[in-house]
Amino acid sequence: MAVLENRGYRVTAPRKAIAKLLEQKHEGFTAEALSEALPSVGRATVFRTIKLFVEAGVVCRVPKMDGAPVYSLAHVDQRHHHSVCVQCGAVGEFEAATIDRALRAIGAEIPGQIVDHHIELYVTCDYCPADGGK
Amino acid sequence: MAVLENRGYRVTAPRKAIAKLLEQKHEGFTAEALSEALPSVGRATVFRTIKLFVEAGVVCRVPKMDGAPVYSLAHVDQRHHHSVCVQCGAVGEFEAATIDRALRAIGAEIPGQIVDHHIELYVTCDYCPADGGK
DNA sequence: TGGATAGTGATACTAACTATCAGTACGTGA
DNA sequence: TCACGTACTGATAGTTAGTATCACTATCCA
Repeated sequence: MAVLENRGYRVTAPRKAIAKLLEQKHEGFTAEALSEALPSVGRATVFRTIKLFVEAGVVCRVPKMDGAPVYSLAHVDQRHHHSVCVQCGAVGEFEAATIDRALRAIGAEIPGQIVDHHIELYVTCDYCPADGGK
Repeated sequence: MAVLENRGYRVTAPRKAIAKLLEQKHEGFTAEALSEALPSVGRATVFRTIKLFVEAGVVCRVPKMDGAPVYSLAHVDQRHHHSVCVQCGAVGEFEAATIDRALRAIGAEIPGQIVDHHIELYVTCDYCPADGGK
């Protein structure tokens, strides 16, 4: 919430409601799910607010294996990557100096200048059976 | 084309037309662009055929920085990653043993089992001015 | 060549957004 | 504490990327 104030955005009822829900929900969620959970908030406002939070860096957009997006609260401030459970959809965060080093090394090998990168790991998390419950 | 035959798929006129266009177009393309370039082929068929090629491993789906998908012919057979020029959209491929090693190391650190991963580098390629043409 | 069936195009539908716009509410300045 | 500009909102319609359905057609094998 403070993030909004710092950036000169207004702190409004819909934004507070969405932020509150995000704090409770420590897992990946879709915009649609949020919208359903908050029938009093317009769909457009949900999308606008998520976008605002993503820009502010408090929420991350994480593509699932099929490309469908889920959103996840950012618990660490720094640059980090995501792991997504292919079964339950739970989103985890991790920082990895080794990957960052590897990327810098690759930057020297490929043509052009790296300006950004996306890394997602697809996992079967500890709470899901590794075989998909078969 | 041989890939289709090997998998028991039929070699049809629309598939040949799409494959031919892909071979000419060595850069990232959207499904929509392909569909426009081939007005004689139905939109649904374009999407179906791209999906088929992706499953066969001859075409890769690469998300741009904003998540919008572009497709790219796979020129190397092995597991590889992609770089996408944020200006012209050109898609490059690279293999990187260092990243794979880093990922294996991370697999031991994070909870769960890694089943797959996606890595995209966003670059300004050698043919684009680094400052965005300003 | 004939026939089973894979593949096709048209169309309608879905998911995930974005744009528009009139109306509301927030916060500042007086 | 009121007025007023503008940020924000909800409803609605539109867009983009893709999937589902279904009657029709083209492939390929016998």
